[in-house]
Amino acid sequence: MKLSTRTRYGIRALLELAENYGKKPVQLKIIASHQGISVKYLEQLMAILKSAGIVSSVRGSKGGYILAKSPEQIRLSDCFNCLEGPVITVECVENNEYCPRACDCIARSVWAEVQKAVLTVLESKTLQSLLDKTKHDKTLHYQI
Amino acid sequence: MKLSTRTRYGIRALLELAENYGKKPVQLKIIASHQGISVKYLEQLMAILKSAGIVSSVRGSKGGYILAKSPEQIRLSDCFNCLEGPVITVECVENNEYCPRACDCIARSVWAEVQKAVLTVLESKTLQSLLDKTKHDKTLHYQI
DNA sequence: ATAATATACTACCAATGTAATAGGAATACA
DNA sequence: TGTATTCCTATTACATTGGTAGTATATTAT
Repeated sequence: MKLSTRTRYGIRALLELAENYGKKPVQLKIIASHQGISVKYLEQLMAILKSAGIVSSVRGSKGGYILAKSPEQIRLSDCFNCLEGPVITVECVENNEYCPRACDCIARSVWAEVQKAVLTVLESKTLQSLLDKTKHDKTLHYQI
Repeated sequence: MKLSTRTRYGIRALLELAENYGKKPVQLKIIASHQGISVKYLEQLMAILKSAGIVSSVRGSKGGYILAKSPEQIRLSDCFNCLEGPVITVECVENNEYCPRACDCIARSVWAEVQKAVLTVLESKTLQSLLDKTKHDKTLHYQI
């Protein structure tokens, strides 16, 4: 259970867009240089985020990407969901194979509980709340 | 973030062994027939669990598998860890690429929080506590 | 108009992981 | 000795990941 680069790069790209929310579109070459990955690969990630309605794009010269909603409105769970896929799918429900001890249901209840724990964390955070945390941490750091 | 069959089958096999703890070894053909998967594939899962010290085996005729410890001593986090692998690894720490806004650290703190939430659920459960839950649920069901 | 810039779209590729299947060797019991 | 069972090692098919590459299309600047 390990995060794909899609999710890690994607979230970090979104944080950069969040920092520039309300300003001019941010170009992928900027983000790509900050993160040390290729523009081409970022394009694919942004295509995913765009079709999910999280970002929108401006084509042509001076174009780039912007958040489609304000950073307060974008929950991490939404980003995670479209980049990494749905949080843990338990398919053991579908197949009605014989299980004499109902161990299926018990195991399934555990996975459901894990899934909920993950979603609770991700749903409690927005891009804005992460930015605020950054600022707060920086302030703390300067004080020390 | 979806569970592999390794983990799902493995946990269910372990629950069967837990039910038979203190009795005779359980043969893979029994478990395999209950779960509708091949003995050969189960062998591989059990090899993983054996090298992790969770089960032990009895070779030859009338042999089979037993838990290496009592069901109270086997936490789900241990089983998950060796079947599915470590819960979420965040590698963004290793590469010290330039990140002007420290977004790495913020993103990383989220993944760390998610990881802890998952581990908290899995560490709180043992094979025995799952069995107890089964029994309790069955009782409830019979009462209704 | 034309050149430059940027996203959009499509295809392709190598490496890895998943979910098995298969064959035979070793061991224990009867 | 024969049978049952785990043990060990390959092999396979398939999907996913993490990219690279080329071209088309839209927008701005000159």
